[in-house]
Amino acid sequence: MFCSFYAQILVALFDKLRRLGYRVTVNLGIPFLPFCQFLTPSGATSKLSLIRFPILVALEAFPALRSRHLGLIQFIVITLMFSSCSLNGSELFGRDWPCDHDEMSRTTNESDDGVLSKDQIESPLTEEGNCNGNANGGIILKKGPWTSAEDAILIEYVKKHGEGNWNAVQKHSGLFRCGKSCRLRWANHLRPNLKKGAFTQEEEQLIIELHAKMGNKWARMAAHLPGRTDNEIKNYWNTRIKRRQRAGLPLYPPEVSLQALQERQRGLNINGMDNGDKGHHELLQSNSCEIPDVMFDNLKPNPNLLPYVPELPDITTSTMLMKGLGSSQYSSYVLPTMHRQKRLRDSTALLPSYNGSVKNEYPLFEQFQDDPCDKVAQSYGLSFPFDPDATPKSSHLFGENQGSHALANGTFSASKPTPGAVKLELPSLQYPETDLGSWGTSCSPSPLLESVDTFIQSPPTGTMETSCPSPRNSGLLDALLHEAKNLSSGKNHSSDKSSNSSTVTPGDNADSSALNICEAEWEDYGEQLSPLGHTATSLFSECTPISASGSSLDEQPPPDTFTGCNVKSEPLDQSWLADGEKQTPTRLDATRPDALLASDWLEQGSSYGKDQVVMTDAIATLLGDDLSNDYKQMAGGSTSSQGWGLGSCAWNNMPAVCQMSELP
DNA sequence: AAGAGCACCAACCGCCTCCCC
DNA sequence: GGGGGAGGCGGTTGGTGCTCT
Repeated sequence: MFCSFYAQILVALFDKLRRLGYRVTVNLGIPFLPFCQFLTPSGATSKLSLIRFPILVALEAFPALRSRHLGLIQFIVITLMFSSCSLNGSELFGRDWPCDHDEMSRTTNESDDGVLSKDQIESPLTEEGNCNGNANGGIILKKGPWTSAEDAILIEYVKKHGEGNWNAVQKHSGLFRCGKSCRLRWANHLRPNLKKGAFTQEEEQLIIELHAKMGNKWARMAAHLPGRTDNEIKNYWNTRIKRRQRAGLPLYPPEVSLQALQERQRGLNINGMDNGDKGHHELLQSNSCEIPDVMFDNLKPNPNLLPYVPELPDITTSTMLMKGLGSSQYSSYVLPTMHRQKRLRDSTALLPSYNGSVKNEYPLFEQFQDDPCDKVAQSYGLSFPFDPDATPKSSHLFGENQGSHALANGTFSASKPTPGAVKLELPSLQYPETDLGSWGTSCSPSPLLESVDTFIQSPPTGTMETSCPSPRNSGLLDALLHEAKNLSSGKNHSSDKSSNSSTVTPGDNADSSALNICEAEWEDYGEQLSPLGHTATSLFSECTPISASGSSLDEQPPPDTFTGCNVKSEPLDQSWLADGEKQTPTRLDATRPDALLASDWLEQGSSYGKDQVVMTDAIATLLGDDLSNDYKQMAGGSTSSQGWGLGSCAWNNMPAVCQMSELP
């Protein structure tokens, strides 16, 4: 599939080059190698033939191949822009050049980095342009993780222009990101008043209460949590849901449930408007959000889980559901928790998606399937007549799954919550608060962005581990274990008794952790952030190919150069190497694309024979299954008869990859 | 040691609302 | 009034690292 895509790109590119007088020799056996075969019109030494262009293209084609995201044209263009080639993009691509060259040069000089050269090359590029399509006249916008250099650009832009008008960021800053992506990045990670780190116990308690009142109104909840983002809260909640459901616990502590019910009742008494800013829609949310806490056993009140149900005799499960209370919010208690594996498994069917995943994973919430089912059904034009007796309906809708199916899948036992599966929360790896004000006043040396990134992705844990074993375990979630145990024991001993709710220890006010200490430490780290303090080295280090796993370089360990190149060392997948090559640190890593292009390998034809097998296997691996066989055949059969093998004279002309470090 | 499963997080996508013309 | 752009929001997905078996 991607071969044809490559072919189209190559044909277009080569056509351009030919028109410019370049001689291009194509070897379709290796899609990215043809770029290394350019000869200038003069036959030798135009600036284009000074290698950077082809070598970079070839080099960066590897990760592109691996990722199967082929923004090849663009990173060719960008590579040209940043490689001091006299042949600029306009010569190749005319007015369709994605960005003004002068402006790009200015951006490059200002930030002294290879933001675009690397970012665009390294990461997958969209084929469609911006977030929702190509709305920028053919400009291919980048997706994927943000780099620190991009962050710096965005911060600079916001400093100058303020928030808003996000679509202009790309136009004025050279950042190839859509406005939405910029806004999201700023809102969730870059704005100065963000509070990073684990939620405090108070915050967790507040989230629970807010969710009981608002439902999945993350943004509104975030408004009550200064420094927290809706995304953060949403992720937290979804995690919490999974954890509690896994533990067989209600979503809310009983007192929160009671409070929400009481508030809702008050709201109902006030013309259905409980708060000034809450209208009809809000009221529905308020209703719906309490439902998950109302846990029934076969649609009967479970006194263990819902001690307050008798207070709402008028709100039965069926009526609540059939009245469409919280059509969206309601279902979202279940939907977000549908696990990915289940999603995939069930994605092919309409209703079965609920039958399988929800039923199996969240048996305690099966009474709520009516609503999601309705939602889905409605969305597909289905409807169900009102049935005051929800049980038959539920059985009808899900009956084939409620019993045998769920058990048959063997993934969950509805009758047996698994408190043993409760796990304490892991430390959050969120990076510390970014404070614009602190950047300029930091007393500590500004770390390289690279190191900042490393820290961001993998913050130092030594201190954290000693003083804060579980930063996010702030008592609320600690109590899960106790709740689960209590609940489990309570069910074991008196599952059918109308026992009091005290057996379900709320626990949300239980013992706290050293979270606050941890937060202070995080903030200390935050003082070191200096997004504008990047250096050419740090930024260039981002201009290296990604690992075979496709992970961001930001997440790589500290730079470990080899042979003087600004190339980070990456975990070596020794499966790519022949046995004899393993555990030989002095050798180049043949699995790395840059190593494949390294001078010692490419300039010395004599070494080719010995390493041919290794090289061939490595490239075949890089090419993937689609091409590996073809490539192996080609490589194996062409070395002696053709000049396009890895040891060909064309490759001999290639410079060392290390020349990348000479990029401006 | 290796792989599967899982948790967590960042980011994307699609839909919606608001606002301007 | 309505069309379109910008931004907001909620749901979803992909990647990575950890844990368990």
